[in-house]
Amino acid sequence: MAIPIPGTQVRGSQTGKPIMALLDLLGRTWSLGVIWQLQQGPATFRALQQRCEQISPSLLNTRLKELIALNIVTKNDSGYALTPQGEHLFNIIAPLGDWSKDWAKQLGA
Amino acid sequence: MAIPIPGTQVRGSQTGKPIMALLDLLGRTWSLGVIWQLQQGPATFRALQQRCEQISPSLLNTRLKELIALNIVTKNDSGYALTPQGEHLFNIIAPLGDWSKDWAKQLGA
DNA sequence: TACTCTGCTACTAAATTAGTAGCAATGGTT
DNA sequence: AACCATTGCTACTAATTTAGTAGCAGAGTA
Repeated sequence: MAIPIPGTQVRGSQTGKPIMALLDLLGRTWSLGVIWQLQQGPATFRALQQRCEQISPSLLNTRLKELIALNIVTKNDSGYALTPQGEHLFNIIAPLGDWSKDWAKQLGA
Repeated sequence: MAIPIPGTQVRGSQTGKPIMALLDLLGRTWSLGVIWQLQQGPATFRALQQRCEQISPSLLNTRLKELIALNIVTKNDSGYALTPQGEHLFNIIAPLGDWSKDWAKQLGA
């Protein structure tokens, strides 16, 4: 699947509205999961694979390439890590952690 | 695909940690998009289809059922709408709108 | 009755993801 | 140097998910 670059055609928007490009990206399996796990700190490829139970290496690699191309993740000596932009993105979604706990309670789980 | 109910096995967590169930849900195509579009106000099935360019009715129906089962969306006389929980969820992700604009700028798009 | 609109189901084709095997490269050990 | 372990990833197939399209049942109107 093409990388959802803002300004190009993405799911939900012919013109590539930034929010639609972002939702397209985040709506792909494991995109959010990778960001979530990387927030715990940089990780090597295999370490990241373990943090994300069940992700296949080919898909992990695909997602990492997308996230790197879009400047959300970067690769350095200690492995993969969030960029400052990526960290900012994480900060926005961080409250989902608490929200999900309330949600689980309300669902009686 | 099974509905990612917190407490049951979901992608990324055998035990169904709430956050993993949520990320599984939101990581499905059009989940975030439907929530985003519904925030503009309640909509009938066909109206929602139009807000979400390109979504197929079968998938829209599948997503709606999931979101309803998980108490994020509700169905009433005026069609589909976010529940209070769903609105709270939207409030958390609302800043993604601005974030995506900065992001697009930095990417030079 | 006929016409329109809505909500949705059904079906097939295309695309994505899972699952697994394994290879090239790096670094330590002996 | 030969051997072994680890890492980063590619390749391939099978399973699952999504797109795309057709169309039907029911409600409202005229």
